[in-house]
Amino acid sequence: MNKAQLIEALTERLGDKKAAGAAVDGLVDVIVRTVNKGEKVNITGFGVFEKRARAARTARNPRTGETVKVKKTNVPAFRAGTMFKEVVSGAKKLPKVAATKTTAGTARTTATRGTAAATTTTRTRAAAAKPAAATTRSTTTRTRAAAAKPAAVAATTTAAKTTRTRATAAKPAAAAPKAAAAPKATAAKTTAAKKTTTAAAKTTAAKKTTAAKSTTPRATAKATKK
Amino acid sequence: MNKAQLIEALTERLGDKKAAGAAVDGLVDVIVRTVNKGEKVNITGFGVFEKRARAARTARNPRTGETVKVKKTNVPAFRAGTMFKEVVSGAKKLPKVAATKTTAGTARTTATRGTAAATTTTRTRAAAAKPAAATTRSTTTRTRAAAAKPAAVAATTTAAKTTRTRATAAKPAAAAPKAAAAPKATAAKTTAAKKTTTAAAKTTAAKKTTAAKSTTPRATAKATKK
DNA sequence: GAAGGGTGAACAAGGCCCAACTCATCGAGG
DNA sequence: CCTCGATGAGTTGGGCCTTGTTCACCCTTC
Repeated sequence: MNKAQLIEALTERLGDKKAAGAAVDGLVDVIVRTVNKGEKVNITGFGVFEKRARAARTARNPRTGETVKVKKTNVPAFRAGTMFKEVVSGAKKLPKVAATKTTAGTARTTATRGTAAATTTTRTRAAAAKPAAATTRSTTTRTRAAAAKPAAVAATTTAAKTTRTRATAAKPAAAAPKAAAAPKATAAKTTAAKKTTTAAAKTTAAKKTTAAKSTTPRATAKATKK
Repeated sequence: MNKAQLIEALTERLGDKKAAGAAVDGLVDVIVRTVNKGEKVNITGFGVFEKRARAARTARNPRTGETVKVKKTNVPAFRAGTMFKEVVSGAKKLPKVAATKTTAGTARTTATRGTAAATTTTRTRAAAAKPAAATTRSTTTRTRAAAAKPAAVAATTTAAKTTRTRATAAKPAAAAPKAAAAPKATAAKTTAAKKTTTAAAKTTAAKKTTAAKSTTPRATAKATKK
């Protein structure tokens, strides 16, 4: 489907061809501009456009075989949302027309993940506002963990500059994470630092309820493997 | 940026808020439907939405560590277009407003790759219409090559069913590709079968012009490596 | 209508995505 | 305004996908 065909298809919904063209161009322009600013564009049910930082690396010219240096750059990325993924995978069928108000069909969306949750009763809502200072995790590109350590080990996290460095890098260096995992394990690992200690109390309550139906009962089992 | 904010931003371009909302919803719906049908949505300068087949594999539950079987599924994917990538990488700045007619700015698009090409003079345009029969390459998901062989070896391409099987599977089986590469090499590899022999003449002309400024002067050098 | 730019394809190798699952927060729709 | 539902984060390991480069063709734009 070309852009022309897309506009044509959109014309059937809006009724105006010129408006459809302007809409497509305008929407693309807005998204490009917003992503370029580094801000994410979150369209519920569709997906998220974001700018992703890519670290410098050494690729190779497939024609000659010689290695070439690629300096760090930014690339646009898109992650599909839940509904989009469900539709494409065939798990969910999209409503018939959805022309004007998307009537019906939107109700039963809990087919996949939610199922029998119902844990909303005890939402204590403690530690509400985002700690701001605690979220040292650079917002660039999903640099996993390796940042919210118990402050003492924070100095050793030099590996954070490589873009999405997993916790594995810092794990062997410092013994702190494993020690913290001992008392409660599961969700208490590195996240305890961010959750402001209250995590322990909540996790216990949550685990009690979820244990009845959860499909992954033993979380701490393989944790001792190291 | 939320969907509401996106609609608001789009409203500034279209002038009508209700139309903006309908445009976003409609566009999303059209894209989702089209991708779901297996057809690609190609928006020039922005990117391509497509359905990508994912083969069955054995993943593992990150929490417990136990392996789980994942059966084949389809996922939506998006590849950013040239302009989008250039803008985000910082190579190109987007025009000031682009509100109504995208006046000015669109002219100088040759900043990145084209530079001093001007090779359009000798476009011989031989072997015009797509061979149709030759493009047996299943349209599912980038099943690279492994299909347009010289017909004789075509029977051996049973590996094509595994989704994106590279030509490497068929290469050791038949000696044909390497033999064809002898006279000119470079672009003559496996593509020679599709290009209908005229490729040799064209490549020489093109190489002469590009050699002056091309960053990869010696193309045939490592080709003899095998 | 004409011309030029963008996209697809091929190849290699390393990087990043993905899976199941839970909880908390925010967006969205009624 | 409120409640329901989606998104994000966090985890480990396997493997698909991305990146760079050149050429040809189609589509887009003037």
